[in-house]
Amino acid sequence: MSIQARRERERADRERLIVSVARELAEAEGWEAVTTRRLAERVEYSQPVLYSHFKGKDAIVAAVAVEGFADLAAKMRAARGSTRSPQRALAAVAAAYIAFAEEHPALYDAMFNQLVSLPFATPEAPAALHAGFDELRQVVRPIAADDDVDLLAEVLWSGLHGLVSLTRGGRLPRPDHERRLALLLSRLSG
Amino acid sequence: MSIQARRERERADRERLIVSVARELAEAEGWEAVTTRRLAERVEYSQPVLYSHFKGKDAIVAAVAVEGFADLAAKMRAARGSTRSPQRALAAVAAAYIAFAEEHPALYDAMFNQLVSLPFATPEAPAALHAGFDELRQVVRPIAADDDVDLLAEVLWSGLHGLVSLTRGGRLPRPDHERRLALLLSRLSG
DNA sequence: TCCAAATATCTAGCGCTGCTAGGAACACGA
DNA sequence: TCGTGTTCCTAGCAGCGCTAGATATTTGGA
Repeated sequence: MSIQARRERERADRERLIVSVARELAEAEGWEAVTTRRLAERVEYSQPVLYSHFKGKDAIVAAVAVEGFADLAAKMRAARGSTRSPQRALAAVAAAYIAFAEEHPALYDAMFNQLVSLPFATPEAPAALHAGFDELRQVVRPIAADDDVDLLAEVLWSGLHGLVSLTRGGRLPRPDHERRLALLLSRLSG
Repeated sequence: MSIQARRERERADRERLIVSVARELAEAEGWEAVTTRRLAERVEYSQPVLYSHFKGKDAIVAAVAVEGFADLAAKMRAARGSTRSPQRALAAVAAAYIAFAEEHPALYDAMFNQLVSLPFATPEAPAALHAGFDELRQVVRPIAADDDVDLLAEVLWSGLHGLVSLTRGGRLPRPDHERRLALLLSRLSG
């Protein structure tokens, strides 16, 4: 009984190891450097072991992405709690979102670009995802007026993601990043 | 003299053929189906010929993307000219942008996801790119009030791109797409 | 204690990718 | 008609995600 428990524990440990090594490798050298061979080498197991834990490489990326959503949600939560002014809270959460994307580009990539197959706007979506969206919902509630809170949260999310995505792809010049963010927020606030 | 001209003409034709075949293949089966082998087979030349025209596969994708920017700019121009009301023009251009992304997902992908290396917010950027951004600039001018027109155009672009990007990745549920767009525009209009 | 069954893991390889070196085939000017 | 220079193709490299089949390793029963 206990012996099987140990093995399951070790298996779970190894699974976590795979995910964290994948994340480290991606954050250090980008996702194009994360190959199943390199990953296997770093966790000191052979390639097929990866496939006994995950259906494929995408599933590993997805696991890293879920970690990312949890981190992002935590960052936004802290930002929202840093002030009692609704306006400041909005600005703080938005800034936290942008900062997260800038500090963890590979993670952000996994969350929004690499991945297509994560369940999102459904009940089966990972908790971290709901938590993150909840932060946006809370922070826009004071400025929603007659508009639907969920909808406004989604629009804010779109605006933030658009800014991040276009800026990072070189579509928008970096320098005015903060002015753009301020303009977006002031307009969305009504 | 004329004989060399003919050869250059044929070479240019072949280059256009490569780009249009790449585009067709991508639009029909997605970019993951666009491999150098398949592409070479469809243009009825061997693989290395591609590399005598383009530095690599990315350069071919970039050429397709530039076509995409030209098409998008044309669509937005037509939309803007369809009405004299600034409000309606804004709505029409935004709708045209969204429609383009929905009707040409592979093209949009090349323009915003596949590609990293196209020069953008610089004078060397392809004309089609400047033209597209110009449409956005024109259409937000009436609603800019005291804010910088360029900045507001960039924010609108971010919002639209965010909506498209999140919706297509399954991050936002499809059904409310139009309500989200309407909310974004009404808030940005001030 | 020893052996068979089950489990865990590895070696080797498949078909694919983007890309390129080197040689064959061609059209050209003299 | 004959070198010459260009154009183009055949063949191959190293790497990718993924998997079948063989090999260790551990387990439980006689």
